[in-house]
Amino acid sequence: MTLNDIEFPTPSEDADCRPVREILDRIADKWSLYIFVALKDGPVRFNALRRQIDGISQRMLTITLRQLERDGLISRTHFPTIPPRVDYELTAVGRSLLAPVMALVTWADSNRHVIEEARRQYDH
Amino acid sequence: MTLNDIEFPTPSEDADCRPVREILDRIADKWSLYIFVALKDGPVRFNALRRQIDGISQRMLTITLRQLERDGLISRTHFPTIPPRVDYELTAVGRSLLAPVMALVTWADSNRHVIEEARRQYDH
DNA sequence: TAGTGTTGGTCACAAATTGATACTACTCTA
DNA sequence: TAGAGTAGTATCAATTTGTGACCAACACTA
Repeated sequence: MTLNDIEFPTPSEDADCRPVREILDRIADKWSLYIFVALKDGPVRFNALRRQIDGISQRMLTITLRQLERDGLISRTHFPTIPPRVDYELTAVGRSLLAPVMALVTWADSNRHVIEEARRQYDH
Repeated sequence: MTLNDIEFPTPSEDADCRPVREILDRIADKWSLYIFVALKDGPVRFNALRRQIDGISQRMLTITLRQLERDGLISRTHFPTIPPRVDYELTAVGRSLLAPVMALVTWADSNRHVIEEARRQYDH
């Protein structure tokens, strides 16, 4: 059996894929993946996330966190202290997404040299 | 052991993550995922891809295909016929990415009802 | 006691990315 | 001979994202 013969589970092909697209578009946007990785070990505060995710703006962090909260993937806990404290944490559903997400991250990590070499060849 | 205790392989934490970010940004952009899914069963022609991936513009399809080709994830075969024919196909490296990608798609498919319900609750 | 820093945001505007439309040159079909 | 299909590119509009200012309420420092 070669690589070509591997069959992947096809998620109910007939089901209209609009909702699946909507979900994938949320996960596979510019920042969601990194928020997931940043939250994998437990709750993290807003500004800690901002420091951890290099290059994200406060605006996009707020927007992306709100969307993930709306999807029920993360939870937001507000402590009314001074200065305020807001913790973000993966929900049970969010944690179940962690396995595929980390698989992607791990793939990227183990294949970066191959990809860098391919780019050099292409640009040459 | 609760869900919180599950440990995910942490891809060499010390390695600088810029190259990994570059790769993830390519995979997790607006269209790459869908191109991967569209190519999972074998070579597909340019316009067939365009018809299969709902909403993609010719411009973005061209651009995204070129980037994936540059990364060595897909190959481009041009048949100098009239009318021209161009086949796109996953490379061996590209196929190795299919497993994590399909895991993500499958997750999205099996969790869409949960997410839709979460959205209703949030918007309420 | 005035200045600086921290918290988690929001707002308006600028910059970057993506989309829409038109165009190419050629062939096949009705 | 008009219309559609092939795989694109070029130009401009629309959408998305980034930038910097601002907020209030307090702690710490000089």
